[in-house]
Amino acid sequence: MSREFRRAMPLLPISMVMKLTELSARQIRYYEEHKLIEPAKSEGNRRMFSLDDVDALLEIRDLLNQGINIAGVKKVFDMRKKSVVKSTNKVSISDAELRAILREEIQQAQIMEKVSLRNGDLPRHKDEI
DNA sequence: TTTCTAACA
DNA sequence: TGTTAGAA
Repeated sequence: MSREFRRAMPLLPISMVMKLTELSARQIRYYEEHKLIEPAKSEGNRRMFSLDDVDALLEIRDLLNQGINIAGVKKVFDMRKKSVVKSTNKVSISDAELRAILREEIQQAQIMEKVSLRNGDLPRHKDEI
């Protein structure tokens, strides 16, 4: 049985995922509603999460903590997909695609910039830097 | 007991 | 997002 197969195998109940990710059940279900994850369902309509789901949730949590919204997280995830495709098809990816990816990266960078300017958790005085 | 959905704060 | 009611 392959390694990725095991990582994709639905094994954990939501209570475990809550502890592992420190996210509330409400949040976990909410992210599912927004298609950020798609846990399997088992007996009694109960959600069963795979290690891949946990990884995704951890990343979602971190991105959210950085001030990025659900839409932003989606873009990051979709972007990653394109990157995978890009590295898979060694030879090419159209200029249009490349520019689309670049544009999204820039957009994300702008979001990050707004966040760092807004958050007070960054050095406020030059001499503190 | 644990989790689910839906809805309200 | 948190919380809660009512059902599985």
